[in-house]
Amino acid sequence: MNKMTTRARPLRADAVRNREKILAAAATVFARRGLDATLDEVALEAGVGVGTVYRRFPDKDTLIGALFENAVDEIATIALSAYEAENSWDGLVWFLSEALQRQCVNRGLREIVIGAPYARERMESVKCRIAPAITQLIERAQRDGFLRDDVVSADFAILEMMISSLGCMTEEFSPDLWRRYLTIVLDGLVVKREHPTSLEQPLDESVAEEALRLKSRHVLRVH
Amino acid sequence: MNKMTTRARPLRADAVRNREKILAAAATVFARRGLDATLDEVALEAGVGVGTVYRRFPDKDTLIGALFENAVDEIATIALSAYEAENSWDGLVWFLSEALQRQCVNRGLREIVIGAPYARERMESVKCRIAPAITQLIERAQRDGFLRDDVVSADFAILEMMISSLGCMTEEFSPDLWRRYLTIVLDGLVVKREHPTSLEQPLDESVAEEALRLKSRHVLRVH
DNA sequence: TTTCAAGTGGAGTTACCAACTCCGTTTACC
DNA sequence: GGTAAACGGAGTTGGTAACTCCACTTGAAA
Repeated sequence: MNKMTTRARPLRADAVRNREKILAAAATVFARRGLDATLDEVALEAGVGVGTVYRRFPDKDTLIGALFENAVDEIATIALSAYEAENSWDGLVWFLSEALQRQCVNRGLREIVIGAPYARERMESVKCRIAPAITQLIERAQRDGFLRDDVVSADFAILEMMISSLGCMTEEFSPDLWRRYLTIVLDGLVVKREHPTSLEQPLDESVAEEALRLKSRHVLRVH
Repeated sequence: MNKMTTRARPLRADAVRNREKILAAAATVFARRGLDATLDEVALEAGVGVGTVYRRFPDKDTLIGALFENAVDEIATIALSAYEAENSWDGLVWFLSEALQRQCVNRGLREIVIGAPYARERMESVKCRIAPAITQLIERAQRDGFLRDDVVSADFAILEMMISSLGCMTEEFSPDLWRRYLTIVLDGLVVKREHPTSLEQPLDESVAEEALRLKSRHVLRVH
């Protein structure tokens, strides 16, 4: 049972090329502008007409689903691999860094992860693999005496959302600034410590200025 | 030179009453729904027609300006009072709690503070008083050896934005949940500690569930 | 009590935006 | 060279929000 079963004839060569161009363009556009970007923008970026986009993907949901299933799955895989680390705290930190890295670089992915109203059902199953993996990471780090005992997995979902929202805001002028706040939060999550963990990512004058100016352009919208 | 100078006749009695109703309604609506709420909503809440709202306040900006100038000024006052505290760490924590409390309960205020595109110029002068006051709070807490040395005032603006955005999201079902994350962040900001500070605000099963569901309705929008 | 400027309500106007369709034209491939 | 598939992009549909207009109502001055 192959693709031929569902499609009498294969796509024409130019159609295949355009399909690739559309997917690539959509990846770029949704990463940069989030899931609110229009398919007109995707078409423009791909160098094709909107009609062509809608011929290949019946609606926005389908395109978004096709685009992000892998990326979400990758995060699940990272959560599972993190459990392999011999040090449970390092594993937890590694997972957070890797997951946040991907979300901060890609606004569309971030919105899918926090549950934006696109391709919901399609993502549901993939996301179901993530939650238990994180719970295990957390509980092991608590048993080992690294992570404070009074936090649960929902706390991590919330902290991740907070940090990734910041990451997406500051991505254009200081793409790693979010790491600074991840470090501070981690210093708040550890059971005890003698010194602050050094903040690798600096916040120099010009970046600070831009951060204060640019955050004003970002507003929370409720659907 | 009194009000009569600028207005030939005083407002009619019913007009004065309506003006008050409009201001009260606007306070309610903008607090609950943020500055994106329409003046139609304000009129509905006030029990008057939209025309009446526009007769009193020529545009949305003017109404928002009239409404939030005091609230922002109050935050500046809190920052100044916090410097009076004998313990510099307690003063800093008190300022953050009080400022965040007001912003989490009032989405409109939060958006004004982070610089939403309404009544910008009018707020500029008031907000200018806040930044230096915070800088002083921070530097004193650092001199006293409480606050880690590697953070600056822009960090606090960013952390405040992160926490208040969460507060506004969860306000309807767990109005103090944000305090949980403020505590964690503060535990990350202190120079050193032996134990985690206890999280006063619990995150029970049902709240956790709702937090994960509801956050999906909130999306970051760039203007 | 009359008079009328001030005030009112809310349907309507204007302007915008995004998802998606339609159809005359072009193109790959048999 | 014939033709079904593919294409482009103007146009349609449906929605939203800021703000206006005007026939009607009302407070208060004379």
